[in-house]
Amino acid sequence: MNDLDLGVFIKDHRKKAGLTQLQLADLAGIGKTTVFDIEKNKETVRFNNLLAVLQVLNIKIEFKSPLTK
Amino acid sequence: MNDLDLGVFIKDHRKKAGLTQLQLADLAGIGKTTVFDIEKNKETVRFNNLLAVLQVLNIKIEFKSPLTK
DNA sequence: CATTATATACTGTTTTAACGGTAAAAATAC
DNA sequence: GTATTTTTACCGTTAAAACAGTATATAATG
Repeated sequence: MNDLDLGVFIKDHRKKAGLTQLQLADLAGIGKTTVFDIEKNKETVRFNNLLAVLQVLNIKIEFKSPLTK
Repeated sequence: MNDLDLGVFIKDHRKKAGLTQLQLADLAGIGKTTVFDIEKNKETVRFNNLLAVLQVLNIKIEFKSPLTK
């Protein structure tokens, strides 16, 4: 993927939004454990749950290939 | 997310790589059903499985927020 | 056309992520 | 310092993704 630490990235944005893990979980409609897992870079989480968290935090996801670049 | 149709995007890249769904599945180390699901935009797939497919197809994933922009 | 390859669809089983509950550790507030 | 909040960690249960197998539909090839 990237060299970006997605878990830390998300945690930072959650903090800046003034949210606790539980609040973020509720807003995203998922469990607190899943938020915790995501911030710990557990990659076996479901994609839709990750997307829900990103949406709450206003983080966009982009896909780039050498072709489209 | 985006207006990008990720399933079609992945399918296109698979075709350009000259791979069948089964070949892509084997290369990514996942089942053919999951590749099929991903190309059908089933968002409940596991993030790691999606990443495995993207890696085989040389597609990078990026996360952007209004802050980091 | 027929034949082959590929994609799509469905099914039953197995694996495991998701979840809430709880508890302990760490951070923050008083 | 203590009290409170938040985070981290573990656990048992439940729901569902992953998977291989199979079957059918579609596409490509001779």
